Amino acid sequence: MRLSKKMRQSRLVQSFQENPFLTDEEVAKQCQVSIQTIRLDRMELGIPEMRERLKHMAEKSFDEVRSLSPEEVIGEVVSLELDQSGVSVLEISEDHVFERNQIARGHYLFAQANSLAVAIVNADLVLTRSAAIRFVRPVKLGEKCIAHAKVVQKQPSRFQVDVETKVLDDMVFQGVFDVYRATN
Amino acid sequence: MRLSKKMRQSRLVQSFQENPFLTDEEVAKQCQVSIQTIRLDRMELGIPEMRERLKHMAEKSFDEVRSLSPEEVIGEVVSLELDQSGVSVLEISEDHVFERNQIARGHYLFAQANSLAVAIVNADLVLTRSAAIRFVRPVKLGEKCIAHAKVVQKQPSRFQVDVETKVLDDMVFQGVFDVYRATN
DNA sequence: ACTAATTTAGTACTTGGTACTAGAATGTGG
DNA sequence: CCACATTCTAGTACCAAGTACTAAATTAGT
Repeated sequence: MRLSKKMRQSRLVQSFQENPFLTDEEVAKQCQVSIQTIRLDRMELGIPEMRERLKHMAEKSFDEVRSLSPEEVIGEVVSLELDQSGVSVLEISEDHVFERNQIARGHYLFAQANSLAVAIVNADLVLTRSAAIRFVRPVKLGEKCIAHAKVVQKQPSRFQVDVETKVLDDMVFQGVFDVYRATN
Repeated sequence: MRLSKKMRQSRLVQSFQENPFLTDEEVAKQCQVSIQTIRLDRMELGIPEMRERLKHMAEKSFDEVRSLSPEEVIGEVVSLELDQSGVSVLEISEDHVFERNQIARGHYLFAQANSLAVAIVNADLVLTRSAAIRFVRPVKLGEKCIAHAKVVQKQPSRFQVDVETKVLDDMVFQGVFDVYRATN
């Protein structure tokens, strides 16, 4: 036996958790068992098939986008008007701060802004070419960062996206992103 | 004719925009045309099939901020001469890339560089004030990014740190960080 | 009326599955 | 060691929602 059933199943749960895009075939290969075994496992564990998982996620994010009223949304949600503007909210948790002083590491604010700048552009493969950013003031544990992004220049495959992140009415981060639609 | 082609197509674009979960069959029924017509329309308009649409949405929401939690240290610092220079290595793993195309998300490269720029400065509390960065070329899954940082300007409480990240001899990222020693 | 554009029909094939049956391999208890 | 149970594998038929392609029918425009 390669791995006990229980072992495999708990590994499986985790795998799907951290990458819901996996097909049974891929997991089967990873676990060195047949595809049927994986399917039996999914049945037992009540894990739906990949397409259902994705559909579920899509639904979730879709609903969220629909019902976005900035003050009630907590977490990592984004509202998007493709090629125009978007909003994302990030609440600073333990994971985001320097232990020593409870101040958010800059790259989390950057990540929020960068993700948003990329998400806003309506194309398959969008990458950041360059950015100029400013951390206006430190952000502390527990603060809720609301990033507003706006496309300010649109060329066939290049976009300039400005992002401003605020905590309440306090500007904390400012960035100008030059993103492009890549051909891959 | 029920509706002109153009009419139908623009209606179609809107339909899919406001409900990406629609199948061709459903839309065909709505428009009173055959399923093939809808498919031709999708081809012409470059609208992907339903499953792809959902996958795409799932990816966007998934990519969002999950990215932000796991690692305490981004990249491994392999050498450090305080207030002078440092090197850190980051190997791009599954966790760092867009599922779709295996290209690293920009904010990981940024995080590596930012962490290094902050680590290099010999003080208790160091924060980034601003940065100008350039993603020179996309980085793919499995590539090992080596970031070299150098302090190029030193004032009592302000430092300018230049970071260059390479894969082998290939420059992939460049950044100028303005960091400061905070009093807190 | 004739040609071009548009629409429909139909076939073969693909992905990532479900549902089900049956046999093989491996354990485990007596 | 045998018997039975658990676990795993294999294989078939089928489905949804497509792609890719060919060909015919319909409609529009002039």
